Amino acid sequence: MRDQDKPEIRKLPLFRDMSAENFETLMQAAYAQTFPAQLEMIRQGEPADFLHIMMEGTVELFSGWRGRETTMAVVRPVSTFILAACIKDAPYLMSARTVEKSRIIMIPAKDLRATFRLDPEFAMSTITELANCYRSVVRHAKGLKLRTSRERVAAYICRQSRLAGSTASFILPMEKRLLASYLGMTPENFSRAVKSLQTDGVAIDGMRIIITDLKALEAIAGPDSLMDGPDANAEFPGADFPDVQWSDKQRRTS
Amino acid sequence: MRDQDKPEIRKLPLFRDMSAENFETLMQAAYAQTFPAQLEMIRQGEPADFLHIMMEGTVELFSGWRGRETTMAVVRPVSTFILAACIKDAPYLMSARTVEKSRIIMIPAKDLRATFRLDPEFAMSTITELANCYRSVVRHAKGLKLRTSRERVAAYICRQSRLAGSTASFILPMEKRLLASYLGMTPENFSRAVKSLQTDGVAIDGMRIIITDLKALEAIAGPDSLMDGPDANAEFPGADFPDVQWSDKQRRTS
DNA sequence: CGAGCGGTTTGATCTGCATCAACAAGAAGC
DNA sequence: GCTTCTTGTTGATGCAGATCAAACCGCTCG
Repeated sequence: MRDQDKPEIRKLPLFRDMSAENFETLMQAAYAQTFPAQLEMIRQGEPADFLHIMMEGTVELFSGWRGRETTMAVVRPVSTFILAACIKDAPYLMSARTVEKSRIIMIPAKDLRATFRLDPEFAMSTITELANCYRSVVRHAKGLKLRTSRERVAAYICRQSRLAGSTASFILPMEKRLLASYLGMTPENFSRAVKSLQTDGVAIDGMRIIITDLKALEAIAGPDSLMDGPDANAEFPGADFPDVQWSDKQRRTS
Repeated sequence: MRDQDKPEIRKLPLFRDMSAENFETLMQAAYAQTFPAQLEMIRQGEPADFLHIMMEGTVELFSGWRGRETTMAVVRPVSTFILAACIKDAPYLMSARTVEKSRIIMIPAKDLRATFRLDPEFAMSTITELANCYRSVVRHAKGLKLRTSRERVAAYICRQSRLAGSTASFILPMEKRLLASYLGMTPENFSRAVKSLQTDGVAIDGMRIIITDLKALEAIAGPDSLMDGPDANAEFPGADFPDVQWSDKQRRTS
């Protein structure tokens, strides 16, 4: 584990507030590992022994069942993953594989669990982190149940543009097939969805998305802070979408 | 708030381990409320001011967007809901309405947040609770992405039968239209799915489900501890499903 | 440089599920 | 009691999105 890693990790909300001493102890137990691309480093169902911290590279979290599989998330530096499984000392619900060569720091789950018993600040950070994770999955599930695939693509483009600083143009952060699977559709359908959005303010050139008419796109996407985040909070005041109220006759969906 | 409520609440994993003193303080701040049926008590997007504890009745958690809506969960006594929003001091991601007349105890989110700063045991319980919630939604999302609606119905029946003590027959715990929406399909489609399962070991009589051939049903449902729970843990050893390995050619799904 | 290969796109077709409509069966209200 | 409303079921039809197939990239690698 490199010296410059520590300050990076220390900046994460999860580790920011704990005591310097406990942080050091945790880092003592940790070690770094570099994985080549396309390596399945975590297999769902196995016991969760380590909290993983992405330092460099890209990792896909996915799940399989009966020969089908779907990507649940794509993780980028610097962030942690599979916190919940470590806490519960339970089997991983998702598998993980590297998309590209990745450097990852692993903290033994045992030390993790010992530490938030010792350090109340770390316990607090863990609570906040888990609440964020939970809300993030709820949003994802809402999107799957309430939006059509075209709407999900439109909403994704709105969201990414916003994350990139509300720019009209940005580069897709991952392969389209991963994105398609994450959004709950086939690559073919994703491709068609993007193409069909060209009449609604989206242009595409390879991996670059250009929003030509934000109003038109938002009319499709119906961006909603309760599905597309981010959470309104003290840290990012005003970084929120409007919570539109709809009064038309409600009907149950999908 | 009734006297006999306290011991009931105290039994919940979330409140079980905190100090008696802090528990009392928290209960001082709480108050009970009774809602009639079909009352929308929480509207998504509003600030989360109270942790809710179901004492009697049934509550549906649902989400709406653009006039569509879908049920995310159905809550029964004795349990808590919308913990994450309270912690984050963020808007509710879901609405809640009573399905029947319900008695609910409400704890101010402010007191809640103050308490797990005071009580390390309560912080630990909160961590565990949130990890459970998170894993539960991940399971739900996996089911939506990996299974067809017929498979979801089959898996639901397996799961309920297991929860009822692995009995061959049980009563559906909620209206079929709620169940359908929770499982991500229309009532019509749910009805047809159940009917189509009659050739695979399921009989239905009104609200009663009878499993006539468990093996056949499981062949459809493919029950999997990573989707259908419960978590393997020290409390319920061996209460787990087999984690079947599939080696056929994997393909990306929906 | 050309061959091979995985990712992407496009087209044709199929199908699972939603939608629409009609009706039956309870449950609630007058 | 009868009416009215809600839920559940069944049938007919339509459509979103999956599947299958082929062509077209933009790679890497010999």
